[in-house]
Amino acid sequence: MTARTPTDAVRDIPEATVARLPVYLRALTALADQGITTCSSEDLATAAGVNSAKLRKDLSYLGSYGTRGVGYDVDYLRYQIAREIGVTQDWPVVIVGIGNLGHALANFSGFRSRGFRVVALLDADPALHEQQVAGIVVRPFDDLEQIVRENDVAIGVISVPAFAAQDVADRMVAAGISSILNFAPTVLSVPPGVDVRKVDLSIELQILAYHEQRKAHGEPV
Amino acid sequence: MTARTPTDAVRDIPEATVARLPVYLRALTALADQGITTCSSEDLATAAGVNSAKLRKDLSYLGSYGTRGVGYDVDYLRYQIAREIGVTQDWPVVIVGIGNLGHALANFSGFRSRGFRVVALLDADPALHEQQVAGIVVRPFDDLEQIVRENDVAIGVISVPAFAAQDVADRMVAAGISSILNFAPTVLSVPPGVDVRKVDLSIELQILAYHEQRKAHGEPV
DNA sequence: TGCGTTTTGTTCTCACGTTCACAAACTCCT
DNA sequence: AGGAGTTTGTGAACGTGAGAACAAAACGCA
Repeated sequence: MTARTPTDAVRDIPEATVARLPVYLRALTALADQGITTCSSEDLATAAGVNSAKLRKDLSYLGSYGTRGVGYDVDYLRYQIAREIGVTQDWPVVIVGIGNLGHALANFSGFRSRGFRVVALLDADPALHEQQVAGIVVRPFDDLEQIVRENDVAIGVISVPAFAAQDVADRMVAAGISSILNFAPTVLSVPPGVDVRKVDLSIELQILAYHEQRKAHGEPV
Repeated sequence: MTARTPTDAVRDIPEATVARLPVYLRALTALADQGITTCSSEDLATAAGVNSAKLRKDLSYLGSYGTRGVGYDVDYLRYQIAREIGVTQDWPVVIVGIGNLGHALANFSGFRSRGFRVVALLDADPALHEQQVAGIVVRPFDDLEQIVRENDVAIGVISVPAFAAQDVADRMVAAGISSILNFAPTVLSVPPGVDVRKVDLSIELQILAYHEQRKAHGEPV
């Protein structure tokens, strides 16, 4: 991931910072909703649940958008972060696998409000086709290629059972999708250049269980 | 309870390792299902999607459960990891907020099979009470304290809208819950000693969007 | 038994991430 | 205008994590 144009100084933002930018974005939106127009790094850090030094360092990777002695303009900073993340326009998204979880995802209002637009719901089960979920008609999985082509879809969401996930991922990649959010509890293998992020409920619970066990077993509070 | 015996030298396992142990556990289960009884660190690392040096280092924090020149006994290692995580018995879990996502969580079979048992579904909306979801009757949120007490619940799942999440968390903590898995898109503040992990769909998508934008903008593949 | 092969467990080094601490830069007040 | 008070942006120190590399330990075979 090197070799850029000389003019485009491509600050490469650390991955840990990238993962926090959406949190800052949401915190800024919350502040704006409260009518707050200016905030200090301390205020924003509190709202985002991080420490203020980290926040300032994170923001410094984007540029110098604050004013010393004053703080940050909420709307301006919000726009700058949104631009950096790339959510100033909507990204088209397809969801494959309309089971319980797929239903929930399709109905999730946060997509629309945060820069994403569900352009299609796909499922291999013919019993679901023509049904409406969240106001969108479920279509056959085989329509994937066409939908990706017509809507220029780059991001796919997988909410199928584990055994089917790799096949779906392969088809997505072949169709031109290059970012995948995977809810299936399995390791996906994809070619280089394709990003996969996974969300795994039982892993999160197991991590909690580990710490819980330690609490119970270790010192008595 | 008791302090640890001097021999039990309280290995504190790095957080990064803890987060991977469940992945290894699942990979081992997959291998066992294929009838494989022994595997090398290379095999397991491939199945888990990590590099073998990292895997061996992770396992070394637990103890020395492999055999040089041979590899790991799948069942034995699986048991050791399960024991370390604390999922050799079931953890009782309550889910609060039975909307679309709560439905999906209640029906998620991975809970049961990975060391967790949903003991109650709670919702503040009376319209849902007495309804069955995934074979469990939805009960009023006010039953929380009683349920936690009677079932010795330590882990709670929050799948309510963002505006209600902090209240639910406060009530959970007051009831004695000390680990929370939060699906609401908001920062929870909890007293020290309480663990919170969050799962946030739009944040994951925004991280993908950031990288996607870079791909499109940077080199032409 | 002893040698060669395999594979683990661990050490060492480097990269990444977090936090501290402070100079620079801005506002406000006299 | 100048000094006091704020708050940002960043350099430097520290801690954690990742990967390469290798010694130690097991096995198999002559």
